[in-house]
Amino acid sequence: MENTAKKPRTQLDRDAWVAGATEVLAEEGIAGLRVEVLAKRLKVTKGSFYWHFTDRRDLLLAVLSHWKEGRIRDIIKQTRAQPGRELEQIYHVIDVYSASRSRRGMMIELAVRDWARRDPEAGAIVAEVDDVRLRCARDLFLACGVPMDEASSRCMLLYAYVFGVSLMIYEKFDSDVARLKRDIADLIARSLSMAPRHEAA
Amino acid sequence: MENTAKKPRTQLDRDAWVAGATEVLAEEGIAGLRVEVLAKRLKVTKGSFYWHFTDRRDLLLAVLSHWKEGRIRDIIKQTRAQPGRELEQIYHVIDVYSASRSRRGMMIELAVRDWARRDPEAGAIVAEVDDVRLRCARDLFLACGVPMDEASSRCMLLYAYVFGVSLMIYEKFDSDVARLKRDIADLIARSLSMAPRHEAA
DNA sequence: TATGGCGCATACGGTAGCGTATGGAGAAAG
DNA sequence: CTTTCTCCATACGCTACCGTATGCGCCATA
Repeated sequence: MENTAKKPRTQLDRDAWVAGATEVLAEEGIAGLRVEVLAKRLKVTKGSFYWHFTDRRDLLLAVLSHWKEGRIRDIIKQTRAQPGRELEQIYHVIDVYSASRSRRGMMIELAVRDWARRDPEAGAIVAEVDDVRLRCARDLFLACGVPMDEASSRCMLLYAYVFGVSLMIYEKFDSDVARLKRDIADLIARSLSMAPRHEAA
Repeated sequence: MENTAKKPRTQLDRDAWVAGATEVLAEEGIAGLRVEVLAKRLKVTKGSFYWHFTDRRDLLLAVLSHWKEGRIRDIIKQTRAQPGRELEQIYHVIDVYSASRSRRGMMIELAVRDWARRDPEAGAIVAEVDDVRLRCARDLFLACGVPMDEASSRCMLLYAYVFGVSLMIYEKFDSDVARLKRDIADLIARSLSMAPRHEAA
């Protein structure tokens, strides 16, 4: 009952199912996340699934909840800056949330948001995550000396950009994608209200 | 055989199916676009469908093709500016592609892009559309006197923003969304390389 | 060694959807 | 009026799932 971990049996628990489900979600999207498919992937049958979960929705909500916790932990970690280094941290956030940096994470992110467009419960979770993210990022801008309104618009632009760019297919457009992304990061992060300028990397 | 239109019979043709399919795509996404569901919506049976289309994929590609044509026509129209009014046109593009302005259009856009993430054929279409859009928008910036590299990054930021913001749920974040969006549009459109400043609306 | 429960396998009924085969009404052509 | 072609309805087999019922091996404990 109270054996917290340290029992590496070959058996599956709820978390193992959630982890596998998140994997499938990243690859196939919410529509491809099927109980029997997931069971096959985990080398068991549905019998196991319906032992740990009441139904498919029970799993989906567990995935959603797990995603939310992880995202909130992550954003708090990524936006914690040493005093005086907040601008660097803003660039770090842009870089770390870039699709190329964590393709898997972005696939999950997009799958969840696609899901949230039609499911109110998923929408509520996404709303919470967005709110935390926006506030954390805004605090970074505020710490840089950016006024409140501008900090709000810039952090909004930041997140909209990182999500939006991962939806686009722009290989043909510009040959020097690295320079492009650097310049865009400057457009988002660099404010006239800031004291100095950011050092080119 | 060669009766081109002008026959308003009560019968369905390929275009009617494509139109209905686009409707379902907007509401339910690509996964919810099912032959029998669509047939029921159009008050016919599958028999009709398989007369006009070889299979489901045939319909999907027709939807995709139709979407592409419409999007390219639209972007060319939306980015055509009177000489000297290019900056206004940039603001117009940001506004017109905003989710709140055309919710339906954005739903289709997001559904297509979600589809394109796992289907190479859809990906190729999206790539074409993105390329045209980016070039058209870049031309507007160039006409404003913005240098090439900056024009590239700004138009990229523009589209990433409009798509990305439609994925976010930010009601709780800021009370004055209108101001927020105006400020963001300024961040995207207003360049230091430009001659004058944009008049506040 | 008997026993009970946990974790999973197996088997089943039911629905939704794809694609095919075939029939049939209705207009068009002769 | 008959024939033919167009467009759709009906009926069928098939697969992929969902959720339930039930059996069964394995481990712990008395």
